[in-house]
Amino acid sequence: MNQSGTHDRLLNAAEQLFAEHGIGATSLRAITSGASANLASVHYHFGSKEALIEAVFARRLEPLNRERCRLLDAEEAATGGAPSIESIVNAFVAPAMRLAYNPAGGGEHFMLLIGRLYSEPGDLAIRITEQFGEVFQRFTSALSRGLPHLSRTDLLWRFLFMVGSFSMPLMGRHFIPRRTGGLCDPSDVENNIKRLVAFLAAGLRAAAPNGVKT
Amino acid sequence: MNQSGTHDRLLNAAEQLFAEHGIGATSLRAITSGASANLASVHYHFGSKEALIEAVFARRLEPLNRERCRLLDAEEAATGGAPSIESIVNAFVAPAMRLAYNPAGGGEHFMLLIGRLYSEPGDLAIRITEQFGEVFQRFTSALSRGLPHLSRTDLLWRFLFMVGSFSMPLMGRHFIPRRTGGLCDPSDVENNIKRLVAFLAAGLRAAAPNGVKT
DNA sequence: GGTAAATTAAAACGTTCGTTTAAAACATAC
DNA sequence: GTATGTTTTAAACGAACGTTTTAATTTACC
Repeated sequence: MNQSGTHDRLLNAAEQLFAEHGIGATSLRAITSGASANLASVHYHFGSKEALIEAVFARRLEPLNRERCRLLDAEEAATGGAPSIESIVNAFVAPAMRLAYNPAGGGEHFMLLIGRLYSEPGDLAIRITEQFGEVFQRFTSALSRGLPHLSRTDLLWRFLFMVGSFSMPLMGRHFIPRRTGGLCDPSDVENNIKRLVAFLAAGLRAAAPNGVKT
Repeated sequence: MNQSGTHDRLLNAAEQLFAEHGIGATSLRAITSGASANLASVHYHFGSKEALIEAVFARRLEPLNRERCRLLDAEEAATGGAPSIESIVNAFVAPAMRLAYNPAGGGEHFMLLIGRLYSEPGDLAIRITEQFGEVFQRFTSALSRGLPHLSRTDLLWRFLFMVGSFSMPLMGRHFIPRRTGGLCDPSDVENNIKRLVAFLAAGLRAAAPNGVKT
């Protein structure tokens, strides 16, 4: 269940507070207070604050990456193994964008949190991002099949550029509308997916950069 | 000068430690220890930890954004006010990339820090990013002159995608080589600038996305 | 209904944090 | 060389933190 049980209430409160105030700046007292639970309940259910943090990420990342692979599978099956660049980009981008702005999926706070991941001390980021290993592998392979004019290095860089590019619609929920005078609406999910796919597909397809030896 | 005087040693130590361990996770004791200074020196020279943080950012951001505007000025002067998309992108991207990997400029730790900015509690991020106001204005204007087929909303989104896209080469110094089996080298600055410019210029120039009303 | 396990509750522990205070050391000008 | 203003030092403050312990309470099962 999602809203009964101290275990899940702790995850929900932690996710929200981590997103709002940062992981390090969120105390267990704030979490347990937000979850209407006792201070010691975190250690009873998770063992430590660190383990709670990992649980918060795992709860969202596993379904997200599964959905990405499912969409890629479907596209590959439908096209005999050669999906369009647009389809590949869409399979990578759309699940994250939809999770970020679908309250039912519970990810409205989570995506703000992803960006904070790299800012945390210790090896947390490294441990978490290892969950992306399969996704990284699958999508770079699919892209390289569709972009044979790129060296492996150029392709990997473009994949990294892609990953970075939609950190903005995911993380900028609060400052983007303000900075753009309300013209850009991060919650306009389906349109923003189309914008991203058009932008990224063109960038990925561009000729290899001149004068760059790989 | 840059390596004498407690004031600057504190800035240097803080910049490095913030980048390595995160802002919130870095104590004043670690900073003063790293700067071979007394604990109270932070409050003597800056007044508070918060003021020290702002000083760390201001020291690098002001020259960086000045250099961006200078390059854009030069391009506009050389082309009678209509620089190529590539030139505009280069003026935006290159100063940051060079700062990030030029030890002489002192920014080798700083760029790792930029990404952490958004992860900090309070309104620090908002106050700092307001320093980008002029840059934002100047570059979106220049781009819109070169991309008349885009609505203002589409153009702003693509600018935001661009900003996000090179967070990777800037922030991923540690995990990118590992994740790419050493193929991608973030310190290969000039080549990576070319890669980014080729990728971004193509993405910016792409046809407006289908079926998106603005 | 009573028993055993699972969960919640309250209180305290030791540590570390940012900040403050007041004295010592240093520099500079007359 | 003494006086004045600046910088550094050492020590302590209260507050907040993650964690642990022990007891009370609830839940599930026979």
